[in-house]
Amino acid sequence: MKFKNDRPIYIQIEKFIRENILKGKWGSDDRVPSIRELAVDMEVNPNTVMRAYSELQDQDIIYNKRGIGYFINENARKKVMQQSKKNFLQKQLPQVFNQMELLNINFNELEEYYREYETKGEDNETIK
Amino acid sequence: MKFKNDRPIYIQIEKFIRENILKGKWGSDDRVPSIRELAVDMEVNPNTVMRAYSELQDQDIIYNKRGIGYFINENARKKVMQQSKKNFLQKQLPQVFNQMELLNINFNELEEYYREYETKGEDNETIK
Amino acid sequence: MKFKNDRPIYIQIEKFIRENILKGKWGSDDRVPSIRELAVDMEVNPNTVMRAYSELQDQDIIYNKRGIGYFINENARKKVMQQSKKNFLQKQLPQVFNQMELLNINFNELEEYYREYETKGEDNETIK
Amino acid sequence: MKFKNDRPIYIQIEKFIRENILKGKWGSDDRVPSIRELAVDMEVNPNTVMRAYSELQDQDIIYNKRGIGYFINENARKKVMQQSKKNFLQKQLPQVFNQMELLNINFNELEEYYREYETKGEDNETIK
DNA sequence: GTGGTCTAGACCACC
DNA sequence: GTGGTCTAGACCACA
Repeated sequence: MKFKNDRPIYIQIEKFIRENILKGKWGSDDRVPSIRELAVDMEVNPNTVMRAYSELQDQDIIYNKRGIGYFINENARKKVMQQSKKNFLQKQLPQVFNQMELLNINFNELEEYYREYETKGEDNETIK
Repeated sequence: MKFKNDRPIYIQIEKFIRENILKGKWGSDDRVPSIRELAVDMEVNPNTVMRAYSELQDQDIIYNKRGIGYFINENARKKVMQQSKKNFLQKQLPQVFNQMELLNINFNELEEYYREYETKGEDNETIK
Repeated sequence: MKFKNDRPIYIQIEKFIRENILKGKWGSDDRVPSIRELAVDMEVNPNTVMRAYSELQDQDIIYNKRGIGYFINENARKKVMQQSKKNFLQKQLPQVFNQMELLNINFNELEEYYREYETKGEDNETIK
Repeated sequence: MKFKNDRPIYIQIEKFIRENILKGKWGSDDRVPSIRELAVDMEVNPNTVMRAYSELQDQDIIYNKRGIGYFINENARKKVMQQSKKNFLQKQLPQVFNQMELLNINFNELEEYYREYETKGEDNETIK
């Protein structure tokens, strides 16, 4: 896995897990990859994966069965959805709209960009 | 001034300067606050303001007259505008659109949020 | 059975056995549940129950008849009583008294809490 | 500093900080020792201190000023007091009373133990 | 000077 | 096999 340099790796791993939950790849009580496994897979140190998992556990997204592994919590999807949506509406969007004001971009232009993005993305969607 | 903890303070100061240029508060050859002044104002270490100014100077946004102060460069607004727009289109927007996919938010909803933001913001605009 | 996550499961199983001996539920030469039985009952791995039993056997609290099962040792109750009392007086109590100091709780308050606990517990006792 | 073997060192460091707050050694906005400093002092790895501080920060007991250090949060004492008291009343005490039942220890005996502890501790108190 | 992230690797407890 | 803790040490960003 390729990581970006602007944010800590463990945050990006967290995000990776969250996105897989959102996408429905892992459901309630499904087991997530073991720390070592994921560490090898992503070519990072187990400690780094561990840190990501710990944070997710603190937020009740995943839970641990001693000696067995980590599992998706019952309400994980709902919770992640709420968190993400809240962040999107209260942080991300206002910033974007504010930036639009500063850059004199109106909503019609935004729509153009959206349509452009939409068509570019189509290939991927059908593959999935 | 209150800074967020997730990004370096000097970056947030840079952003503050950039936004004031975009808003037209400071035009060509206008003097920006002195390092000391701004440091006191924002309750940060002068070194931190210094760093922000240095970066802006490196990008030809502001220039320095020794012993006098820092001033807005001639093409500053144009330059900031370009940089911001590029960042907006290539970084910010794609992330937002991507997040919309994950959260199952379509463009109509986005428009609703925009209208909401628009009306809420009106008060501020008249004050300015 | 629900286990707490802060201590090993096998320790909690040990404690469960010890408490039943103290309560008089199991007397000398009584048979304790088989490893399999208890494992199913508590939804844990048989190895884990095994470990608890081994420890108890090492301490001469229970003994094993091969192919038949585990049984309470003759002096088990006396022994458990001694161990528990020692632990209570030398570990648990000093910690509590120390904590009382930090929290500015005096002995009178402690008595109140005790009376409260006493009355609350009455219901259970009659049921048993 | 001497650590016990039954609990993780970082937990014991956390407890150390908490107790110093309770004792009034550090008040609001006081600076706590730097990570490196405390690490040397306690003869542990900086990472271990770091972990303790991170947890305390997550619980809003301490906060961080970038590049400067960690400081006691405004309501830290109140918060720590509440947490400790809650833990004492809801976890520690019930266990003790329960154990007293099992061991056939009545409240009068408890008082004896308390008086004993009280007199033993007097020396230390006058020294402090 | 401060904290933050990460690696490599060890050792342990638990299941 | 699993996770959890800890060390030693490096490197970086920040004030």
